[in-house]
Amino acid sequence: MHPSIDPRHDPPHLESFRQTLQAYMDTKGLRSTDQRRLIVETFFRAPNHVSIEELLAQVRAEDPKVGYATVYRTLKLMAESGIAHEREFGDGLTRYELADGEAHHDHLICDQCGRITEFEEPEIERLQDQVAATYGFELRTHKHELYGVCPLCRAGAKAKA
Amino acid sequence: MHPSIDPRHDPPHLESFRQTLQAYMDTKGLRSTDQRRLIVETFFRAPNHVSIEELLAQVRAEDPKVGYATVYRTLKLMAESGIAHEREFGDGLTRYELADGEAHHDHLICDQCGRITEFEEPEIERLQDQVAATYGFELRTHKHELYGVCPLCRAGAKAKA
DNA sequence: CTCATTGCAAATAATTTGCATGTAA
DNA sequence: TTACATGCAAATTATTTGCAATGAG
Repeated sequence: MHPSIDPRHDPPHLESFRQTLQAYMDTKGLRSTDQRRLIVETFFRAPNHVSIEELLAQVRAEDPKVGYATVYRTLKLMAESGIAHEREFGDGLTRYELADGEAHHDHLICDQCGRITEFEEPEIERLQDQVAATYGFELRTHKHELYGVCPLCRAGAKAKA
Repeated sequence: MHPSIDPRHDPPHLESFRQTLQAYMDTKGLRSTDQRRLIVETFFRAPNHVSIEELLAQVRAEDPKVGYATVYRTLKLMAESGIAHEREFGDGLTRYELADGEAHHDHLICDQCGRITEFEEPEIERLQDQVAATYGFELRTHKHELYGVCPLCRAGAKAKA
């Protein structure tokens, strides 16, 4: 792994995420429940880019009675509060990832195993701004995904050949 | 409009698209029907990035008996043959656009009116290749979408303010 | 004639919502 | 005590598919 290009930053400050979420819930008059706490903490521990089903499975390991809709609604809540982002890669599932603060990253997705890798390329971001400006667009968000075959799958394919 | 950045190329050579599609159908033993011809020609005349529903409406102006599934299947067929591409922007609808030959473009999408504008930026493509190489990915396709507010909607908003 | 195609309706798949019951504050 | 939250089941939405009837080659 090339260290200067690895997009991972400082480990996420979970405490500040908890606070942000709590603050959001306070202003909206929302309540802290066992289920919400369990779902949020499980999300914090889960691999990034979990789907609703995947997270539900992990949550049920702890409390089998939790329903799909509760996980669904709690993830939406985390997204609204800003501590998580909804992502949709090619497979028709909505996935969630922990917010990244200021830093923005995009994704490489393996067509074969589905592995998702994050990357950052400030120069691309700059060119995007330039393109938007050229067309008179006020740029709000963007989605940049690179699809292909990851190193592991390439190695696997080579082994078979 | 800045002419050197306008992504539009020569007008599409419909005849060559017709031939490519026909060749594909020949090799697969598929048949040419009234519906398919009507759908294909209507697609050629439709604005780019039509949804299935939109195209169906236009097709039914000519022949009201055509079914949704036939349009659906014909668009898939065009995509398989390589003369059209499936696209999925944020609104949950699959849209189709006429293939572009060698040239590749990406999209600016207006959050407000849904207008889709195409752009090309070779330097971004180059950087993408570089990112993929850095991570050892074999790059196959990509999706790059810029979301924001188009010039027309910005003007409208300003007028109201 | 034969097998692909069509249109309708039913099946999918992932979310999203309504509602009776439960529960935080 | 009063809304909000939960879990279940039903509704939605956009496809995708099965099938009997039709039609191209």
